[in-house]
Amino acid sequence: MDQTADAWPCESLCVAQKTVVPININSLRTACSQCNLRELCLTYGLNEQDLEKLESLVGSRRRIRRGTHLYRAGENFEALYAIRSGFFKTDVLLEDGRDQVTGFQMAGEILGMDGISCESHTCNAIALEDSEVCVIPYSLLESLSREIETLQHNFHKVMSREIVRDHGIMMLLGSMRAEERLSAFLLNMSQRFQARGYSEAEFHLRMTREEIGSYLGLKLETVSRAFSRFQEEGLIAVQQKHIRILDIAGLKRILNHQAI
Amino acid sequence: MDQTADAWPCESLCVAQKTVVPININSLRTACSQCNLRELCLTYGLNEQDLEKLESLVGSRRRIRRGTHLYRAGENFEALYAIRSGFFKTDVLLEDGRDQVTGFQMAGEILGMDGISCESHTCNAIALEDSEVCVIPYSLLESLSREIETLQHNFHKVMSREIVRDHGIMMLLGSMRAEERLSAFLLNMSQRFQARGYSEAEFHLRMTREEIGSYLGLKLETVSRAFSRFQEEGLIAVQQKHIRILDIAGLKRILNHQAI
DNA sequence: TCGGCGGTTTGATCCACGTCAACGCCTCCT
DNA sequence: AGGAGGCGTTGACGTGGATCAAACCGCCGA
Repeated sequence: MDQTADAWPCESLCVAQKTVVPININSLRTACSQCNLRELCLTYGLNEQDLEKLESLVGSRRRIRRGTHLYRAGENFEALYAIRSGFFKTDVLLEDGRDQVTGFQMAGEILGMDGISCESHTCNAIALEDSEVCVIPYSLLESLSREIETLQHNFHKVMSREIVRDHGIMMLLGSMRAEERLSAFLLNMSQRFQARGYSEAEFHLRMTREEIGSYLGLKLETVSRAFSRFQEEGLIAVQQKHIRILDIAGLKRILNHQAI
Repeated sequence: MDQTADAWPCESLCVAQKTVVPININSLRTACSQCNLRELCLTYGLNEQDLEKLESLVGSRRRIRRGTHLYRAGENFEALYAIRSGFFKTDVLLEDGRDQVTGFQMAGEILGMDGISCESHTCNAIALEDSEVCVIPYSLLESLSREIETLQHNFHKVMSREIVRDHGIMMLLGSMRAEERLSAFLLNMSQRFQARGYSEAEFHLRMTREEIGSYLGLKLETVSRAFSRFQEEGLIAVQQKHIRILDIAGLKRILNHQAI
């Protein structure tokens, strides 16, 4: 399981960083043992025999059309979901209508862990493009991870990584200025695309400016202005949702240098 | 395990709310089976026999003097810690010196789960008053939770609750104004003190204004002004770190009503 | 081809919170 | 007891990002 797959680009948040090993994502198959996302998923490091057991665990697939919910806040929690392909956002809503995007998830990442504590989901998961997930019934995961030590360990790591990720975002929301936040966001996206075998320098954002803003605690206009500013300074080239990073080091400088 | 023990006072974040049952905290003993924090801890719902096994798990105690570290970012991760008594903060640091308080923890809560993902801690845990923790060696917890289903389930819930809590704070940091944040903070503290058998209306804050500010993404002056404002409006009575809540409903109104 | 529409960009203005500074109160140490 | 230093409060002022508003762009369906 690649520790840096979803890490925030703030070195101090995860001291032991490993190099990112891109994986081939082209030919997706059915079984976990054949899945190219294995290295990013719960299956990392499992032997043949255990993988077979695990395949019984992953009951079914679900296709989620763009714009529709994988699950909603308040729904009964029954399963986790491993993303096979596609792109999701999760958000929480307040009664007064305000909402907050709590994350963007891509292939190989696990959705639904918020539901364990209350036995019902506490946030919404919405597909930002046509997607496919593996359904992992939670009670089966628990019983199987009592048998397979590696699976148990992986699962704990995935949950812990989510906690560390959230701390990174709290840091971002609590003490960074707008351009630092956007820089952190772009570097994080870049790193995650790279870990999946895509270009680290050129990618297509699936979310709107408003969704980015909600995630980063900014208004969409501020996000747009920051994009424009980065473009003026030659750090990136933006064309709507298409992003080309021209100067990764420059972005990192903005992030680290306090830029006062 | 009381689901609301550390919940944020935003109803929508945890739909299934139970009533808070205060527990008696006066006479602390040695073994888990005798521990009055049992209902808040990993031991919830365990039978006699399993409790005995668990007691072998909790190897030792550690006393942490006020102002000193329980663990530091970068240190090897080996154990979780259950707080027996006292009060902690956790924070993350950036190279440029900025830091962010990621949480305040009190009796019955579990510290150290951030360390699982990288096998080293990613934040600092510092005692805000003389405290005592139970050391739970992580490898033992894993092996024991392969034997004891309830323990496994509790542990997963504790981790998931941490994730849900973090989402609540992201919501707070991303889309609330200063007085809403402070109101949420006070209500959260009140609820947690109550769940531990203390007054929900009157308590002593262990942290400084600066630490509250860091947690809430505000400067200490803003925190101080918000306290004063609440006092003027008759919502609370503040005297340094001593807080008396006079109008809980009023605070909730500030939190929910968007107060624009 | 055209119009409509959601998303984006950009400008002008406003305001909540940050910053800087002065001062007073507790707490702790000697 | 007395002094020092950390912490908290309050005021004056500055500013980053929110808000309001207008125009623009690309896409889709008629």
